[in-house]
Amino acid sequence: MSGLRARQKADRHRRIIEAAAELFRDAGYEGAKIETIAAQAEVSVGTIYNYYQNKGDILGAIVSMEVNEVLNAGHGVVANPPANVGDALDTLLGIYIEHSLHYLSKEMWRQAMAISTQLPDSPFGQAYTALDRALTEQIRALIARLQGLGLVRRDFDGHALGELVFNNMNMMFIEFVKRDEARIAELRAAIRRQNRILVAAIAV
Amino acid sequence: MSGLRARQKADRHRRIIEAAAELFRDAGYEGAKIETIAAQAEVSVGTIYNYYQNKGDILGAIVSMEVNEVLNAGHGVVANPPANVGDALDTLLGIYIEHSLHYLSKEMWRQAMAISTQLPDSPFGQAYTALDRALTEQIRALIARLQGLGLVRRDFDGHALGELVFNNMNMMFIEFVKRDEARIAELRAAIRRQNRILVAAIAV
DNA sequence: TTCTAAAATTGAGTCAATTCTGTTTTTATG
DNA sequence: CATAAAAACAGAATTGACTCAATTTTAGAA
Repeated sequence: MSGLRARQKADRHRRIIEAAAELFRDAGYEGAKIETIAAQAEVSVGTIYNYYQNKGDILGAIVSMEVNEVLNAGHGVVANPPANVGDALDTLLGIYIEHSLHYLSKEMWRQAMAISTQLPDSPFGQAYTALDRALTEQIRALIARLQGLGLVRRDFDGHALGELVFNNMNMMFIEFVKRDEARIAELRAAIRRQNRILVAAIAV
Repeated sequence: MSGLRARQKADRHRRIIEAAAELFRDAGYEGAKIETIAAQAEVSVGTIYNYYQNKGDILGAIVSMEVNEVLNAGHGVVANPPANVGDALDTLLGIYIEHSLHYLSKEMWRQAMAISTQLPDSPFGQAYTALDRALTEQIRALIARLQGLGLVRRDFDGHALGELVFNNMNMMFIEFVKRDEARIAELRAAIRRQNRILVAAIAV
């Protein structure tokens, strides 16, 4: 049950994603027609819909790869954070932000975010929510680590704090991708400035 | 230049919005066909597109009304805030949240938010961003007022703080509208819990 | 090898948003 | 009152995502 058929399946998945990624970049998400993706991937339109429920799910697969790489990179910081609360947060969030435009253009992010709110119960909508949660958990893990190292007061609600930090960063990131002319350096500076307030409250 | 034509224009605008609001509620945003809205408003499809650039802009007009009411209600709190930082924030954000589902269903909010990220430069996209900014400004105004009353330390960055509070609330609200079963009371409680961290830092 | 059921593929067809073009209504002017 | 220009309207045509019934391919049994 897992010879030729499975191989072909994996191969078609790959071809569809590669074709879509290229076309999304070149023509934009809206500009990339399913028909064109199908032609470039050498499958039919129907087959694409056999693999993905809708156009958004194709983009979703690309976004997932990106965010999973980011989560992976974040692990390192949590394991071995800078010995200063402000720097530790800045380093972790910096990884998220700097990595974000590696595979995805701002337009692709806008579409991905839009779809995840529009169709929260679609496969991609759920996956996107799970990714957000994973990022939040990683920030919480960092805070817990800092508490363990005695850098953050232990009497603070780490759960709520992690959510607060993530929510703020995420909202800032949304505004960032909405404006094509917005720069990464400014985004990071603004977030640092906001986090300074929190750091003042929670640092030992 | 402003007799019959202007009157008819205003009347058609009103009819389109009324028809759309009713249909969005009854059939959902996706379920409401432009053709049906046109029929109910007694105009043609072409006319609707003469008044609004796309379906999203019709929803946008409804969202704007809602948020403007909320901003208005918020004025009162800023002018005369509870004499306690936590309560003051909770009261203002509470108004935003409690009011939010008055005219708009969660599905309509999801669509509105999605469109505003998807098409940030469309009329609605820009209007939505402006509304977000207005809410942020109102929160900042409240913080400034509390600083004036000596309830919040004056050495805190009120600008960044207002943004932080808004961003967090907004993100929580987005998650709230994404889950149909989420309850307003829980949303408010979660936000209070997060703001408690900030209040601890900034209250005199 | 041959056969059959299950799985997968195909592409023409459907549906709804948006665009386009010709027609009608309104306004302003002589 | 005409009337020409401008503005607004109507609805048929276009477009592109998604569906579905018919066909093809694969896996495994005989």
